[in-house]
Amino acid sequence: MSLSMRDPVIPGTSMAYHPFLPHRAPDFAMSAVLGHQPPFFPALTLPPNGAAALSLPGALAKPIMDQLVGAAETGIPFSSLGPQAHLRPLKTMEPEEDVEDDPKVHLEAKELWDQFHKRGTEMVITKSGRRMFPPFKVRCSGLDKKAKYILLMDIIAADDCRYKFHNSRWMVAGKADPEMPKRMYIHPDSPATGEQWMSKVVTFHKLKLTNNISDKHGFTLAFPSDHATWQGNYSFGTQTILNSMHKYQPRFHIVRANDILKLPYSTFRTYLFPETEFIAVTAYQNDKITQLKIDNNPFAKGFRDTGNGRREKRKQLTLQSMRVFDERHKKETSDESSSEQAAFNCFAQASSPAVSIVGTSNLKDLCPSEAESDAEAESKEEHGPEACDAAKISTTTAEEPGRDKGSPATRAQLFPAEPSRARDTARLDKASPDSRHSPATISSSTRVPGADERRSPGREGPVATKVDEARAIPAKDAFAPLSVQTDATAHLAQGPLPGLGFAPGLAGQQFFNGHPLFLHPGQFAMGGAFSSMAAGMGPLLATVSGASTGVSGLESTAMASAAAAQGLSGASAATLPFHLQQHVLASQGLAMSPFGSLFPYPYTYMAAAAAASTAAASSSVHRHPFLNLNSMRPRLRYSPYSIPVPVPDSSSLLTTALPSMASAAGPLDGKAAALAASPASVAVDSGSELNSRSSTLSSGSVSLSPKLCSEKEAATSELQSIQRLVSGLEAKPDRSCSGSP
DNA sequence: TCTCTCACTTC
DNA sequence: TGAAGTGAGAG
Repeated sequence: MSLSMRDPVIPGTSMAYHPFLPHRAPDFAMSAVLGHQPPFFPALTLPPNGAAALSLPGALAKPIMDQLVGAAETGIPFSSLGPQAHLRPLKTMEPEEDVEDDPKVHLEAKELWDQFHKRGTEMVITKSGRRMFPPFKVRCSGLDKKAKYILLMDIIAADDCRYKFHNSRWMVAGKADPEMPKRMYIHPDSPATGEQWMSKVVTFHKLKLTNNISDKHGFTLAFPSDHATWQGNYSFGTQTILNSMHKYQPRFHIVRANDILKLPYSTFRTYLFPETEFIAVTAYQNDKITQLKIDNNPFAKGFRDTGNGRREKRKQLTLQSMRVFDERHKKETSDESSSEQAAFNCFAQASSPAVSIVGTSNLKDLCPSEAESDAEAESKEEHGPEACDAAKISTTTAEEPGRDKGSPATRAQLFPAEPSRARDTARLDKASPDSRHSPATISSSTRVPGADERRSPGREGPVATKVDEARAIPAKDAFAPLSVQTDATAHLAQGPLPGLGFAPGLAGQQFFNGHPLFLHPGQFAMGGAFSSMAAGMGPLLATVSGASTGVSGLESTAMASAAAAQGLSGASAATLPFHLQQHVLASQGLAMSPFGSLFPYPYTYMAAAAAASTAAASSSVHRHPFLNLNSMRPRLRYSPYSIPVPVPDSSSLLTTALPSMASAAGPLDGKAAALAASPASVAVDSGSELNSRSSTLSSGSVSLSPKLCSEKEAATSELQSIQRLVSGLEAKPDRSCSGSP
């Protein structure tokens, strides 16, 4: 059976597709209703003893199996593993309960997402990884309280285009670049019971976005093309690799499964929230997004206009300097109106230390002393236009209104129904979130055996509008059947390696019975839930990447690129001693679920994980004037990182058992959250002023005229001093020069 | 465009 | 106290 993501999702219906297959987001209006709907075809179920499978090469498998089985059979803490971790044989896994559920998902911080969506949908990605902003958080309901679920998130290409920010708006700039290796992020608390999930806001704020194709924060599992379920390859990790200037769509998945190992064979319920679509960038293109983040992200507080951060100070210095220049300019213009050349005038303006200006009513305001208080400076800034040329210089502010138009338009193509709900319904979202968010719900199950999946020829992944095609095309990343590689020794000696345990029972299970398993070395970091899988498949994982984990053993060469990694996985893969693997896992900040995962209780080695803290407790919204251009919306308060929610006992369990894990949970964030509103303040778009001012600089104008030189030597000296105080302002005098002859 | 460093922030 | 998350700005 073949289903296409492009098929419209009709309320009351659902679609089935393989969540791990490369494909793009559907390009249809997201009008699907929330909730679970029977998939078009039932989830693929495994024979009792797992007939599907993967197998390890005999020589390699034996030692691994012996170790794992041994650990599993003992049933006691595997001391060599270091932390008190228990391994639970797969054979003890209880079949998934046949429970009834009707999952519904509500996107949290929707107001913020709506604003984000309206302002340009840019999301920064960096080599080292950047958190998503706004944070992706959801609240689930309708789950069976006792059944266990695994919650995941991934990000897929929204279309097959590359974008560019031109004329204050995003425009298609060609065909998309080759798709990056796809990764699935498993919520650290998985698997957990429905009750536990519903008791808190499920947050994915620890997921990072990167453009580093050789990122090590994950591992990839490659399956033979004829594998019944896992066609193509997919990786898991804490960082998702994206292409800059490309549009993406986050997806949220709910899988009812009591063990990560069952994930590949379970039914996925997928939810899409159109407003979370974004364009990955390495640097902000649209300052509206920048401002939105500055105003809402605690970590960017230093850049708020109301703060005492560098931004504020720098802006003040800049303004002061600019004012001085303006004065100079005016003065010089007046003095030289008779005979000096424009270039000289310019220089004179810039260099003249004399502040006194003739005929300038706002001169006083324009020439604040350096000792001027911040308050004063701010006050003056508020009067930007009269204080200086800010208004006329700044193009950013003037264009703000227009910018809004671009983004919505773009969105409309994919989600025509979206535009209408953003603003006016903002406040209502909390009241009746589910109905209003109307995320597309897609129930999926693993693909049936034999289904031929192919990828788009043009790119690794499928084309946006044609999921079927995408799936039909052979994966660019071909895997050679194989195997697990072992290089373990080296890694072992070099330090903590991700904890990978083999689920003891796994030996006889599906993963090891027949099909080759390909792994990408070096990519390893998983969420707790995933640790379970890692535990079960760890040994099969090619290698543990060391970079981020401090493991030097891994050769970067083997992981230079995803492709390389795949190709070399066999050679570089290493089998790690179980205990070391776990250490690695822990060191990478992976949380292990206390709920039914392989590790029933706190894993004390989670150094990195423990370090991770919950997101900021609270965040106040500072509305910048230009952000309110359309605003019919009342001032809203956002708490992107923390949403106050009742904290059920179950959440405390999380907290107690696994601090690091708990940190990722919404409830915890909520506890700390204090929706404090920051006082409204007048924001000044100083940045735009500076930018515009510097845009027309002419280096040549700096040359000093012999004639003027003698007269303004002192002035020049002083000016230079000022300039030195204002970083990046050196060229601006020139600009004023050329700009106003 | 991208990468890196910086000062600043939260926790 | 320090790790980690920020945008700005230089290159």
